[in-house]
Amino acid sequence: METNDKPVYHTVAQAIRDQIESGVYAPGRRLPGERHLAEEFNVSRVTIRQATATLQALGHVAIRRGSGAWVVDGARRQRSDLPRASAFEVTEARRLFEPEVAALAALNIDDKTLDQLADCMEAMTSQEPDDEAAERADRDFHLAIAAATGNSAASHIVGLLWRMRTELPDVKEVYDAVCHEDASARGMEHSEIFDALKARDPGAARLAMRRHFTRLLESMLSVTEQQALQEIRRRANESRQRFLKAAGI
Amino acid sequence: METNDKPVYHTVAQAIRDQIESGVYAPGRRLPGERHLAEEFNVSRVTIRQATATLQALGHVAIRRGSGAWVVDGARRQRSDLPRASAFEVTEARRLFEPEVAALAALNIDDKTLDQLADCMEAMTSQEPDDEAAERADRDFHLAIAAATGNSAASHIVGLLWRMRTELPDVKEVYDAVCHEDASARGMEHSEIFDALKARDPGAARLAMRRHFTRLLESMLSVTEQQALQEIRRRANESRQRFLKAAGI
DNA sequence: ATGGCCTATTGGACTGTCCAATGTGGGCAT
DNA sequence: ATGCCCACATTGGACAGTCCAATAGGCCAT
Repeated sequence: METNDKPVYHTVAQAIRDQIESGVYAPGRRLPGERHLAEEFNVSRVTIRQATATLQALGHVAIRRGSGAWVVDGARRQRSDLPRASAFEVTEARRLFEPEVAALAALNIDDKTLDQLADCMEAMTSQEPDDEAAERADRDFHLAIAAATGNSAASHIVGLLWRMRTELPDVKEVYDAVCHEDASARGMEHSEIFDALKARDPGAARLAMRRHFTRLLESMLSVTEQQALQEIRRRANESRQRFLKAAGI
Repeated sequence: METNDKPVYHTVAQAIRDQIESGVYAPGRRLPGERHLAEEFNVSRVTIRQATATLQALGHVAIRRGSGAWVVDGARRQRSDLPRASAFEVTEARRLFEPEVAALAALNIDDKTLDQLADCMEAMTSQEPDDEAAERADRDFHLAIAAATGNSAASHIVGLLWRMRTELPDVKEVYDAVCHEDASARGMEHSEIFDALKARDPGAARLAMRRHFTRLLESMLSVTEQQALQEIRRRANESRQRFLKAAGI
């Protein structure tokens, strides 16, 4: 029980921020006046002003005097550190990087990390119904391998790629569509990666990880093609061409 | 002349921020109390609080109640999206990723990009005195290759790795120390990479890029060992062990 | 030297008041 | 009916004065 030593204005700011991100105050809409908020939170108006000032500094709202505090359009305010990228691009980038990460990890991994990986695999295979838990386990699996390299730069990038996977709406949509259909294949591939790491075999780890993403790209292109609109389909064909071209390298 | 009637607290915040970045208030040091600042800027204490609150939100200062507002250490305050990483880690991560990027680029590169690469190589070899221009040309060389993949996620990550190289103080220091001594070797390696890309040979591009970073890592470890303090030397030895172990994979 | 207490200093929060920018609605001229 | 303009309610910005709580450094007893 860590009692909140945080200033009240910080707590209020976080509360309002949560309400914004949970959709209580829609983007482009105005949030209640300072006097109203002060009454609602049972704090003084000055405290509300402190809170909204920080929210403005963080880019969540735009304050216009005489008018109010307006929730900044989330679409307009694209995440600063995430690029615009398609699901194909993100997955291809992972296919380039993570096999090499796995190869390096195979040389440095310890038994404790191997146990963590085993736990992740169990969490992903046993409970099929809970998609969210499975996704977290998938993330932990890849991040643990990255951490096993002992290279914080590489680890950071693998984390960044995962964030692209989950935080870019378009990307997440495609991943979710794919992931329902290939749980078993994914489990088997993770198992192969695990075995290679356990054997401390860098080449095998690289290959297993590469196969994992190669298959993911294939089913991703397939799913995309099945259910996409014409424009999406056109782009998928482009991607397929590039992929087939690159498959042999 | 658009005289922005920006709020006073915004003006004050910007003024303090400028003073911090111009060194008036050194990093790690404490800036005057709210009451003192209020008198100095001829504004009320509440306004100062608004200003410092936004500065805190932006990460410039850390406010501790009862203690004061402390200018956050510039080194400690790494850009939010840049991890703490050593020069070795950054270079190793580049050695993992950029060869694969080069291989993919070899399949998609066009003649216009090849011309850009040629320009970069010329800019790096001809003018030895201007380190800054050479560094920019080096950056453009690697970023152009990444862009040639047509993959914005991969391109973004190569850019991120370069930012680690230049914006993390510890990393930049090591790179600068190394770069003076190996301009010729670097030029030759870039030339090999260029030839492989021009030939559209993915395997050769991967190898050439890998050799580039392998040699960089070697001379980096060497330089580090030559001039480092004991603690630095210890870490370099650790790194060397890991590198030699990984050299064969 | 050391440990605990005292106290000056600092940020956090409240109350109450006034000012300036904004936007809206009603009235007036057309 | 239409269009313009102004009065006014609403909103954020800023102020002064007061009190509270956390901090940190110095002082004193041990």
